[in-house]
Amino acid sequence: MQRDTPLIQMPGHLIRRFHQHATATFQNGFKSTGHDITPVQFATLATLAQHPELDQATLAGLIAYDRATIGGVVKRLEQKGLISRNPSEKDRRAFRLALTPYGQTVLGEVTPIVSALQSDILEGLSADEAHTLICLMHKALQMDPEWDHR
Amino acid sequence: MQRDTPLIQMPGHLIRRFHQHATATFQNGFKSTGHDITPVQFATLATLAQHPELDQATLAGLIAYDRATIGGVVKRLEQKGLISRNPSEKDRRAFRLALTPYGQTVLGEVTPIVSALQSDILEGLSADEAHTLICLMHKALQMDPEWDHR
DNA sequence: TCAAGGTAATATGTATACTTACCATAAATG
DNA sequence: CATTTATGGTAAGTATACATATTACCTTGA
Repeated sequence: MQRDTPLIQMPGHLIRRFHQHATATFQNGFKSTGHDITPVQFATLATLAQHPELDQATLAGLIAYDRATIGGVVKRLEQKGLISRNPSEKDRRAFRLALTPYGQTVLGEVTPIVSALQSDILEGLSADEAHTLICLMHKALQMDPEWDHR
Repeated sequence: MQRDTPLIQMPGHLIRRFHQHATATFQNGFKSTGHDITPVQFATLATLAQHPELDQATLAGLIAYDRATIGGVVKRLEQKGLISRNPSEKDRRAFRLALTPYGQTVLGEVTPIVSALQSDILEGLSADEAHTLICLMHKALQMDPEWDHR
């Protein structure tokens, strides 16, 4: 890579721009829906729907966040009444997280919107290209050694 | 996209993971170098090297950040003595940003490291695959309508 | 059983990243 | 020239994202 490589050709910069595009699409897509949900919050709700009674550390591992960040996300979701947070009986350090009925309702309303937005993110690509891109990202991430549960 | 699409198949989630991987690679790569530079800070320094005397808003436009974020980045770079920030004569609202001599030195030391890390980010891919991935990201970002200079 | 090490969550601090609102100044328009 | 409109920068607020340290509790081995 030469001295003058423009930023826009650097994978790191490009990936950041791509991430920025994805989150902007997500936020804009939700603007008019009346819902107030961020990408991480959706990931949390969706994961709790499939794995009820998770503790925060396991949840963090499943969606690849560090525990400190998940702590804040969980706190805000609890404040909004979307999830409940009860002390675990097995382990008194941990909390059992679960969707509230309201949280389930919201997740149900929000899921189709999120699904639709996934295609919007790759709007500029053909179906083939989108598939290729997804596969390549998967491959580049395979067994990411930089990120072992913190 | 079906109701049960796992998160890891959703472009939005995948892109976030990819971005996480890129920034982790960046940070780990710098750990032992004695330098304390973030990706945005590098982008700022590199851009100022090629376009001296920029104001913050134009800089933000060039590297696709909003003005408020750049404000903080610039402040920290100034505190570290890497850039200077002088009132513009043409426009009394604006500041002229420029690398200090120290900033030029640091940029010179840091640039080859950043360049090397760019390949590390895509380590799992062949050269062909890396090229394909970069092109597809470019295409997906083309004329991103979600992001007009804020 | 009890001391040692590991783990769940929190606390603290730093750095993004964006929104909205605001102030000062510049540019455009009548 | 006066007034509207646009723009550069900051401020305040929200939400990630991570490192590091601490506290409380669990587990395991001597």
